[in-house]
Amino acid sequence: MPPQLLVITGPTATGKTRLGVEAALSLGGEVVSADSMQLYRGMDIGTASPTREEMRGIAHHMLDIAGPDEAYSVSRYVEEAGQVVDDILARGALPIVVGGTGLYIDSLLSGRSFMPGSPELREKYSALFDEVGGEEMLRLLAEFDPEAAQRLHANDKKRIVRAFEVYYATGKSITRHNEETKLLPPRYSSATVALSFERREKLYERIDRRVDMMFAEGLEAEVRALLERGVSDKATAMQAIGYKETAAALRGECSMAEAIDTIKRESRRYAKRQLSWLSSKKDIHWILWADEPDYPRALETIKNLMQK
RNA sequence: GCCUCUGUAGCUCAGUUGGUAGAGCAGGGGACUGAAAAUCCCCGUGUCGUUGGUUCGAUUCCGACCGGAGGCA
Repeated sequence: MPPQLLVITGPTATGKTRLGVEAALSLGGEVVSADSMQLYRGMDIGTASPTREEMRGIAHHMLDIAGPDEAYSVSRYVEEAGQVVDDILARGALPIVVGGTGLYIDSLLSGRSFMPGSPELREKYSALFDEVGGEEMLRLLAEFDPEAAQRLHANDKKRIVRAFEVYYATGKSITRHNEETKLLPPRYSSATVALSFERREKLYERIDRRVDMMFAEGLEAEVRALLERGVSDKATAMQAIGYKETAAALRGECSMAEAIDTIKRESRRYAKRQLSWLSSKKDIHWILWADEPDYPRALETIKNLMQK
């Protein structure tokens, strides 16, 4: 049985978008984006969203589906993208998941369920964290979830607060929930290719060039438009690399040249984190470019993978 | 040409009253389960410019040479 879907992932600026379209054209597929920032409307240049020309007539899903002020999340992604994938399969086409947000991809494929959250509780325990500090929070956490208290670092506020939120919202510890959800069978069978470069410097050069290109294409105006529409700089969308730094420069906190350097550096670090995430995953077929992407070659390996 | 300052980690610089050295940034590694382009953790050996000399021992002191900066002519 060939896998139900194809996944194309890898760090930023490695040619995922283009390869996704090539694969869709040759295998009869539709693209399902797995990118936590491209899904916001009004953020195209800085997220390197595919343009109409780049799509070449291939259907693309999960792009421009949320307002920049909305707080999107993995759980919503799994729900909505899962629906999209099921529709594509029902049409007899191949869903091609393309993107660099590892958590979204893993969660979609595994059909993971997420514990409901509560903004009020999150607010409450976040305030408590600020008041008593991380060490004390871990001590309190140990009373109802000793494993999580053991696992988490005192500075990891986000995860500590979430552990409290889940427990007080549902009565079940997040550790227990995670254990249970791990036992669920995968929702889809898949073949995964990950793109990168043989040499790290090559990747970094590409990233630097791409950032310069984004500014040449009008990233500054794009960010200004978002701010003029009143998008809060606390919005999730405004935490995207390229946007938060440009917004800071527009506010006069630094020069635009400094912002550009920071964006390049943050993009490099982001790519490194993506690599780190992927390197721990099993069953990934790596395609490493020596210099420039070689799409025909990559297509061949994809076709082979899809036949098994 | 002469004088002064300077040459230490990829970069900017500390430092060793002579016992082969340490910060920031860059960089590297890892984690990750309703914010994930987010969040968090860990990591500093480098011919101390080259070459002679003094010394038990020199990156540290002295000389010469080679870079760099400034000054006088």
